[in-house]
Amino acid sequence: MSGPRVRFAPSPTGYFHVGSARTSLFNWLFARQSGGTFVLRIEDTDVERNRDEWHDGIISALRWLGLDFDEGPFLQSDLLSDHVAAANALLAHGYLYACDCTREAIDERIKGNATPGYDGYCRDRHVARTDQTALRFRVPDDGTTIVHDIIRGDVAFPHDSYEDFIVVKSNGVVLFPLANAVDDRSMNITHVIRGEDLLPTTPKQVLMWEALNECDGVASVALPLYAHLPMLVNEQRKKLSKRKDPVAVESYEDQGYLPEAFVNYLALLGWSPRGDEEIVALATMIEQFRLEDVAHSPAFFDVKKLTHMNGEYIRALSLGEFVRRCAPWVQPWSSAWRPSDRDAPWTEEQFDETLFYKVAHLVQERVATLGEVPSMVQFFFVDDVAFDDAAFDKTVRNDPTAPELLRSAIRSYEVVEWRADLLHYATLALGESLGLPLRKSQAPIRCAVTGSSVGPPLFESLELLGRDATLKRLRDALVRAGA
RNA sequence: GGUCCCAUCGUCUAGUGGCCUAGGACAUCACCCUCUCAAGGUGGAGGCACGGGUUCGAAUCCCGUUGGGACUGCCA
Repeated sequence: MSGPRVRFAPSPTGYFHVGSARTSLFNWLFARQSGGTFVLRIEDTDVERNRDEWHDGIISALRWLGLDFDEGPFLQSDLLSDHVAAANALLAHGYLYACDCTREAIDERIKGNATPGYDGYCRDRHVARTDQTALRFRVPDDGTTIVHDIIRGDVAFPHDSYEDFIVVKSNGVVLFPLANAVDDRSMNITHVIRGEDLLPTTPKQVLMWEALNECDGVASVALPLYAHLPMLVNEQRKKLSKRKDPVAVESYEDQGYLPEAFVNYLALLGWSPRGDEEIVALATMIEQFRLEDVAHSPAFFDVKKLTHMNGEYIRALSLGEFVRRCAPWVQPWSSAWRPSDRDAPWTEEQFDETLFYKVAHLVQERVATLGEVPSMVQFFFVDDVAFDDAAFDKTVRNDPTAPELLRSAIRSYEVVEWRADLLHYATLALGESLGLPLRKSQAPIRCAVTGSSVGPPLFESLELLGRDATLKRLRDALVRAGA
């Protein structure tokens, strides 16, 4: 027999959510470590909220994360006839009944009731099924359903806390609780790994699964084991919201987070590798991952830690690989994918690939995301440097020693041999003649040349920029400062 | 309101009755390094929600309290 079968079943109702990424990762990790099968099933039955781009987004996000699926993508909408058949069988066996109550009528009736929710009004009215009636599941009055959860253990839900819920809308659409169970059942899913928010609906699905087994007679399918992952929350400890929280995986790709760093960070949310090292290879995660080790409590998605980890991954890249990975940001015209709404601050003609390769090591250890690279090296490629006005005011315009310093730098740089170490000594010397430590004397020069008071090491940068460009910028800065 | 879940530094976690004077990571602070910014190094501060049990012994087991969260739709 083959191993476990798990599925990731997102609905295409928005950008790919970091919670979905974590869920799919844990499914994938479990499948890979157990030699099982990872199925992708897109639950697109809510036609009003579906968009093709969301569907494509799921596929491309999974590809970016490196989570390959073994079967699918199946579209739940293609499985519609199964759902209808299951609903009809359930209806025929008395598990379902038609209900013609409107929401308003129900609300009116239950007003003042101790327990909100549907009151079972149509249970025994034998309403004929029409296009005005929904189909409700007859929840047993007594007893409990036990959900066997690998992470949390057995959880008991009393039946009387559930109303007779709708499984088929009046327009014939089979709703998530049933459709999802029918598909898991027909796909022989053995382990349902999903978010904890679905734990309360699990008893409904167990009840329907068992009812379906009853309808099928001999073709009984074993219930899956469940594993409800702890919620990902924001700083308010609320479930991550699409509206208020930065949850789109695409935006992290956009900002220049590396997929391997992103996956590594995601794995740490509710799980941890053995030992003290948190940066672990995918192979290690696959080897060590156990569902029973997953934490029970919600985890805050901490972008700061993600960013730090991303920086570590960037620094661990070989120089060549780093340069390659930078391409979408520094050479958007040459890559198939480019960060959305973002162009490089230079043109294709201005960009010098060889020069970028030479400066790359200077920025590699200074960025935490690839998206930070362009602004850090822009002064190498553009003619009109983007100035940080506050920095310019502070280090040049409002510094009384700056004009003299820049003038002597120009005199010195006109003749010095153009090498980083010699530029270093020359600058040190001209600063000392004005009684300034290098820390102070490099500041106006840096700002004049790069436009900023922070950036890669100055003298290596000057060497790569070249004498002519450097001198021009120093002179321009004097003009700009009105000196 | 009802049902269910959860509870270790600010955050993510290690810890499964004695190795805990509670370990690591992010963040934070100080110092070192240093041409800026980073990176790196060293060190510091910071936690078992509370109360009862059980036990020779509890962060760890049980009960309660408090606090947080999820769900409670003709959404998924």
